[in-house]
Amino acid sequence: MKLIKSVRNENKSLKIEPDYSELAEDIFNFYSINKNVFDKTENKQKWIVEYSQPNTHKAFHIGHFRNVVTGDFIVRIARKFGIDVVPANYIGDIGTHVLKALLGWELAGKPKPPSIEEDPDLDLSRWLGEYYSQWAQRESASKEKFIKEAWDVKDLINENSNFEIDEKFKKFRKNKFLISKILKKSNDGFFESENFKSLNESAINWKKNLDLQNEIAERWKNKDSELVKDWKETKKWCMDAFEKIYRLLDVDFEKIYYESDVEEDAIRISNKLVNKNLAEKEGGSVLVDFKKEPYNSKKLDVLPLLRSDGLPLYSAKDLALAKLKQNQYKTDKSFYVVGAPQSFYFKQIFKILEQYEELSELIHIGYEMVDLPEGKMSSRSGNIVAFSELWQEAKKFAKSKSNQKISNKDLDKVITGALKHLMFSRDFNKKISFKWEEVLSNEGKTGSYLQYAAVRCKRVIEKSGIQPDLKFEKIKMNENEKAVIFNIFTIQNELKRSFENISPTPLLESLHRLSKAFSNFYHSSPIINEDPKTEMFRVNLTYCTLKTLEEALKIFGISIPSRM
RNA sequence: GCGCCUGUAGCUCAACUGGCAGAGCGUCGGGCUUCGAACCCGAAGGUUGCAGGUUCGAAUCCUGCCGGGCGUGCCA
Repeated sequence: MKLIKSVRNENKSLKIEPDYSELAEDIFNFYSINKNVFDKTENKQKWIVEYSQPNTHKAFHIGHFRNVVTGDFIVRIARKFGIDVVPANYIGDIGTHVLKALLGWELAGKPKPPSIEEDPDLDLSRWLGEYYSQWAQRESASKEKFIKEAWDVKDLINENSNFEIDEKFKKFRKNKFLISKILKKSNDGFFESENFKSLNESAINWKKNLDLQNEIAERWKNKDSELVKDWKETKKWCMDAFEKIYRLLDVDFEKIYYESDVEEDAIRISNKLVNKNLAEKEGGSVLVDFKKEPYNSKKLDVLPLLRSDGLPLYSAKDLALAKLKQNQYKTDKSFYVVGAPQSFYFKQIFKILEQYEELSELIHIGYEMVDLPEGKMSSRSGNIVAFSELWQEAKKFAKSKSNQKISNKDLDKVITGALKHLMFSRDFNKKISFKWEEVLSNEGKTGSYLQYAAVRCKRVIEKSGIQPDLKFEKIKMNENEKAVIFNIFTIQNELKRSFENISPTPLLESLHRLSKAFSNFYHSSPIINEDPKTEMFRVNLTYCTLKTLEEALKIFGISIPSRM
């Protein structure tokens, strides 16, 4: 097969002229035997990809959405290359945030959520997340008030002691330092005086909130039957809400892990690490000091595993989960799709795991955050865009732009295409600053553009009334036809790049180039044509474009509607 | 302080092992009696944060600065 027709020197650079007949024939043949555009390579590897990891009792927001589509992309592209992939989810169903949500919900009188009949678009994770947010705001407001006042009287507390704080210190560290000073002083009645009256009140107020939290934590520890019952019920609400979203997005998990499942193992493993001198006790807590043997890594600093009250932290649970996953699936590679800010944490975790287990290769896929224009999202402050809200707004918009005859199923495909495309439109290590204008846009480099090109392919083929036979007959091609052929041809290489770099960008960009080339061809060269030979060739070419777009978009979890 | 990420057109982003800096949006000008105008064509728009170095050749590699973001022991 010779794909290069000529090479010539033009303007100081090499001009390579491909043999487009050869290329076209190749591409036609490829589709005629009903294969994909892409070689399905043999691969005996087995991977596990952990992603999504939503917390129950909190709203599922656009940050979680970016995570889901990222993980789903890795799963799909790996499968394209013949890898056996286990998509796994890890649900944060316990922890302080859950207790905070339950507390907020209790204080509101344990309201029941509205029924589906009352509100068909109801997102229970968002509904319950409101109670989390209410409580968290109340608690943090009381804390902030206390800290602010503590700073106001800092110099009075200071007296003669050295209160020099490195100005480079992060604020929360300064705060901790200050609070510890205050606690020390408060023991000897130092704060009884008039100067500290207001501070005292704030402290009492804050303490009251902490007591409420401690109380519910105590009930949790003692497995208070009422609380456990409420927990199970509210957890189910959230899981149902997540399931609904996964169905909408067409993502499937082979395995769902729960944090509550690994809690006991986490404690056991932490103690085992202490016995092996891989971790140490400090009071009631257990921590790993990487500065010491056998790690000898000053940079990795310290990682706590158990809290001083003996409860396991996320770190200990991740250690337990890693072992569980390996026992169950014996994979070659294990991916963690978790936000980029956790990359330091995963370095620590992987370092520990290397020390005591024969595990698969561990890979952290970090993706950057989705921020709002006014700053970082925070479910604590309620400053978020919930996924359900995003979906509903996108739906309204898509409906207003669509053909009247569009089915609900097609409408969902258009929305999914638009939203997923937005998440893939930047590489993983780039932040997305969320803007409604960008969601509510269907022009230019959007998911709609790609879908539109494909829908148009479908329609023209239909209209022509011709069955593509994918037999290549030599024909003189115009520049626009050549461009389409070239772009279909190069997509295989872009797919490979996307896979090797685990990055959506190369493939997505190439799909835009193909769609652009097709639109150009479409406008310049009538497909339905009086010359039968030309018509057949163009219909075949259109068919190959459609198939290429269809197969490639599947990797992004985007499908083609029949009309839009 | 230390670590990670980041800086490319007015804005949002591309650029595979170093090889002619490209798209979309926005702006300006054109194109629907013809296969779906969610489209297409054309134009304007660049000292790739700064300064050095390596190289025939640097957005890309090295060094040093500057700006932005995040992380840095009991939240996940």
